[in-house]
Amino acid sequence: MSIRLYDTATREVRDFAPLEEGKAGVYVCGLTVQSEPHVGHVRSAVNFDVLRRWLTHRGLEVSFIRNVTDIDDKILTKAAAQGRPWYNLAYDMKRELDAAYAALNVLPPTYEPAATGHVPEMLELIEHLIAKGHAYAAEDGSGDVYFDVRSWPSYGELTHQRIDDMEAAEDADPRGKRDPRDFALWKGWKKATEPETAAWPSPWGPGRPGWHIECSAMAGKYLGQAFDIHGGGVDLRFPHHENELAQSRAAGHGFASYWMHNAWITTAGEKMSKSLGNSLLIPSVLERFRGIELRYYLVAAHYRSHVEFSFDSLEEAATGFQRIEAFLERAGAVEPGEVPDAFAAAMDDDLGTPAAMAVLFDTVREGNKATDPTGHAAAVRAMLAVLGLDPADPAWGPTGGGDDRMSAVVDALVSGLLEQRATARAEKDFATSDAIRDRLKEAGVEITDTPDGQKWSLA
RNA sequence: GGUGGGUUGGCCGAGAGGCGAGGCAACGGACUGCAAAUCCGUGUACACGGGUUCAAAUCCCGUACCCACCUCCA
Repeated sequence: MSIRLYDTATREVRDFAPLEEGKAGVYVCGLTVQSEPHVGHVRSAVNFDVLRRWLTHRGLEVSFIRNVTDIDDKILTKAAAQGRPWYNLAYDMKRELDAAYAALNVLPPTYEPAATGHVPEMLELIEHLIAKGHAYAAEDGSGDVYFDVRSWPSYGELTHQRIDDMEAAEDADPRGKRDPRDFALWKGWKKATEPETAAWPSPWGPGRPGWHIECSAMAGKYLGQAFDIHGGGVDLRFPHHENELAQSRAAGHGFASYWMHNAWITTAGEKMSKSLGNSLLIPSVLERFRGIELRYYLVAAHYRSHVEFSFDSLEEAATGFQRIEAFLERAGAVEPGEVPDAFAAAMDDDLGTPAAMAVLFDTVREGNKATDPTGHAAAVRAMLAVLGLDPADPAWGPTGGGDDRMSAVVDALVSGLLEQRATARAEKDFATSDAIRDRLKEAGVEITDTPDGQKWSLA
């Protein structure tokens, strides 16, 4: 009956025991807002949205924090290349991201802190680390501050690596680092190349935060020094999460009890960040598929499984989902009921959405057989709701592909033709009957004959 | 060099010692004037080679190939 989750740190599925009974604190690394969101970015958000909804369904009061990194090297570089202020690029991309989340019914987090809004908290943490002997200001006058990995013996514990086995960072010249693996907590302002707006005052001179420190500072601020779950994409395990863990623990914080990482979604066997064109950007995908179909596609695979994206599989998934929708339409308006035990058991087992989906489809089949499908429909809606896939959720916007006035007009026009067709059929004049059906089909209206008479829908 | 993951039927995608997850597609049947939808039925898949076991896709050893991370990354 308890929820079990795979923890990257211990490499095993274990019972989820919250620090505080009945509550769960979850911190998920959001995005660096430097470019338009693609399918891969959104997978992470959807996966953790499902986690959040399931924890909530299980009666936990979830505090869900997802940050936004709105200042970093890439943002500065790209903005400069585009000839616009970095904060304008970051803000624009942030709005694109919000739109993508909304289109996929990703619930807004409890709070979404941005790095630039938490510089004081970061400075405080950095000073604390210096005071404890785990960080130092570079001696080359750059204004950088580094975390001293050699001062923290358990460095590498999250990803089970030993410092001496790691390749040294090649990116940066050693600058003022004591060890090449030391990472930046604070980056001194480079007057020559960086705008003044990208620098904040600090005890070491103007500069900006290093990447990792923001999460330690913000998680601490909103969830406390120790919290339950920290999530993100697999690529973040190292260095990002390893460094967060090191600096937080070195500062004396308990930090996260569980670490969860979602797997990649690739195209043509390649990581999306190296991506090919922009066909996988969310707005572009949404021109071909509805948000609910894309979400279904993402939820149907286990979050820790690598997914090879293709429009063919998305198409296939959409067809499968439409089967569920068609069942609900036939069943009529039903309030969500209880989730079947088998479904709950699947979800409890490290968010086993594939097995949960199997239960969902089994219920649909049973419902299609039943003379009164109400109970099955109620269960189906409950399962869909917890996966964020309930078609009746107002978050998906108006359904039916048009406003009410328009559909009333179409209905009036179509019913006239349907009456003619009914007459033809009654007289066994199937040539006329089929001609009417074909003509409507060309116009995009699909006719089906049911025991209750003819029904029409937009194709 | 270090660390982790993968290879399952035509396709997608679960499972982690015994009983064929589920979806898509295909084929046959029921229903239908014909369709659509729906239901019923049809598949001896687990990279390769050894081994352990009464029993292996699942455990062990070895091999091949693929992927990710090692300080920009969801």
